[in-house]
Amino acid sequence: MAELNERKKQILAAVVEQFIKTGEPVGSKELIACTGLKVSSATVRNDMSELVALGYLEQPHTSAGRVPSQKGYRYYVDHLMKSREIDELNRRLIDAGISSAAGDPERLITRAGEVLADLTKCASISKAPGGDSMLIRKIELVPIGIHTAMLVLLTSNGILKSRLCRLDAPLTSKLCEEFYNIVQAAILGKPASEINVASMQTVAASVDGDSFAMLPLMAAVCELARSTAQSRILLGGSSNLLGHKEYGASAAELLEFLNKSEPITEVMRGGTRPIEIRIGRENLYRQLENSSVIVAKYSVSGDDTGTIGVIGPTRMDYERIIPSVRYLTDLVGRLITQALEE
Amino acid sequence: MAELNERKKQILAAVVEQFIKTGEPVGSKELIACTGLKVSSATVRNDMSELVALGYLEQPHTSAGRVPSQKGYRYYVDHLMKSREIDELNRRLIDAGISSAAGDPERLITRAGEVLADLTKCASISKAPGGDSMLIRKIELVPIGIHTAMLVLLTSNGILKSRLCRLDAPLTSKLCEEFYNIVQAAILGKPASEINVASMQTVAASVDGDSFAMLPLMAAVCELARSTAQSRILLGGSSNLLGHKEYGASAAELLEFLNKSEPITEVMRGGTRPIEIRIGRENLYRQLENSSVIVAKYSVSGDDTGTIGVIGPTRMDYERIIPSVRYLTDLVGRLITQALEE
DNA sequence: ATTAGCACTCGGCATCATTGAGTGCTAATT
DNA sequence: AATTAGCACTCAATGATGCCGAGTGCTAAT
Repeated sequence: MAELNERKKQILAAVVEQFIKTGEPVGSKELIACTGLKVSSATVRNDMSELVALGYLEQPHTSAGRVPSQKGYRYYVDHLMKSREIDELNRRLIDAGISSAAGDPERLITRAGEVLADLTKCASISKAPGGDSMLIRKIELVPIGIHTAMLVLLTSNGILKSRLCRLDAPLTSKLCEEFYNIVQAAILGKPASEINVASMQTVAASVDGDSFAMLPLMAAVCELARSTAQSRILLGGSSNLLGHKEYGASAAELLEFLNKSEPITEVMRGGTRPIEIRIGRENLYRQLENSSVIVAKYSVSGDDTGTIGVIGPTRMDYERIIPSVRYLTDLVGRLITQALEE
Repeated sequence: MAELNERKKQILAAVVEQFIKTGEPVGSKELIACTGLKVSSATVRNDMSELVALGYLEQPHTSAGRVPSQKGYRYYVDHLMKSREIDELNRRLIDAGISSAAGDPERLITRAGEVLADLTKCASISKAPGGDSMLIRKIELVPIGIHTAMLVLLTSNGILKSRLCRLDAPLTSKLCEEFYNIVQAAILGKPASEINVASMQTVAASVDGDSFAMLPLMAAVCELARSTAQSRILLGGSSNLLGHKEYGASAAELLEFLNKSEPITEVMRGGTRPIEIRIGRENLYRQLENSSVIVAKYSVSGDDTGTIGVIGPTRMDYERIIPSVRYLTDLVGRLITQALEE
């Protein structure tokens, strides 16, 4: 890639920043005004012209200013952006926003998503730590009534799920005991993703007792495990996207897309990098062609990892958002690890 | 109110139904075509003219067809709408949609909202049963590690909340015992809304023991109780609203409004009627002036009540939606009652 | 009370001219 | 060779104009 000279870099950076700020194509005079460059507008025009030829800028039409292309954003993010550190204000807002939820991993993640959405005016996506390495750590069965019991499941990364379960037969202490036997044998310590009705059936059959009465409990456990394993992705602040004028009518389509869980799962599955930035068509989905995704992984004691990130218009404030995402994921990882350590 | 003659009623009903179907103002000829009325268009025009004068219809401009006014919708819903019963198809969709969640109140309510949103293409709002009469039925403390415990809280109407709690001091069995004493004395059987740090402090002080080590547990219980008491309102399918053309740019404002919890709480606080229908400006909020709200209460064993409903454009398919909401709330009420009974 | 007939209204749409921000090019300057 | 001043040119945005036609309101006849 032909290297850009210093002034061209300066101009490219200024166009990106100005466009992010105003949303209007930026012209040569405006650019001089906002940078204080000591050259004439004609010089700037020549340089911009070359930047267009090189693919870093685009012009919507001949008599308009320039707009960054996706390649331009990419170059800006990779080479021109100044701040790599979060600033004081954003750091405080994040700290204050999630402090109330520090003790409980699940609430922490929810809250992190809300805070990030508020901060960035974008949609946020957040996923609890987990994946295949997430083990079932504890299962509790608490009798409520004769025919009702409450089931609580805890995983190795602090996710807690509970539900009521209604039994056909009375909940005797014998039944409880049998249940714990099965749980002990077939579930504890196993990955949540491996729990299914079939595998439990075999264990249930090997334990003598009323396996018929056990059925609703088994089913409920499986369902809890399943819902935990696929650890739903939380979407926050999606209505923020409506405020951005670049999504006109297509906002509806985007929101619909975001509400489907399968593609979003895919979006979050990042590569190996700690923070992933995908600009416009770098995303695999057509619905995201005008959006940028910034997701970062956080890891919890051991190798369970979760993900937190934002989705917003390509014209987003990278300089502010990237450090915020990075800081937030680090913080969440630390706090959850801390909450779980013995 | 001057009574309308038979033909005028027929015309009003036809205008409402046709407008709901097409979204376009309906003219006199079109109306004859779609009703099969045996009169001329001039007659229809005269009648429509009077309906405008009486305030049941409006014309966007002189040379356009007629559109129902809010008064018109109201008259239609109160007197002209045919079906009071849900039809077979919708009933099945609802039954099938929520069957998987029947055992667990919380999941049931979530699912009910999702199903309703899908069915109606509107946003759905749903609230778990509760209110001031919701009592705390059970609290469990499960030790996880030396410094971590899992707290589970169950209310009289089947809502289950849990969270992790990190302790400063080791979790001894003595501490557990003290905790249960306090819970027994100060919490169980009390309304969730009455639990607060102050009231617990006094009890904690009266029980001898290390009240300092107890502090994080107490705080967590209070927070659980609080979050249960205000029983958050679930909003579903809000992106459905973007598909309706009547909300142009104002969709953003509406969505923002729906995501605030305070006003929505107010919206759901219905009167005494079992089903509440508020059309357009019958709603107290300016943001809902072009929307209709249909909410119904369901009651669970005893007098705890929850609410489920939809929010959509005034031009919504009342004839289909109203019976669906009514049926769904009844069903949810029955299922939760059943899940909780001894 | 209903209907046929007809003039009238007014939003929607296409057309056209105007405007002005911003460019691209050329020739002069450093 | 790089920069700059000057100027003609381009094109979206804006607003005026005219036409079209769906639909009305009114009048006179049934």
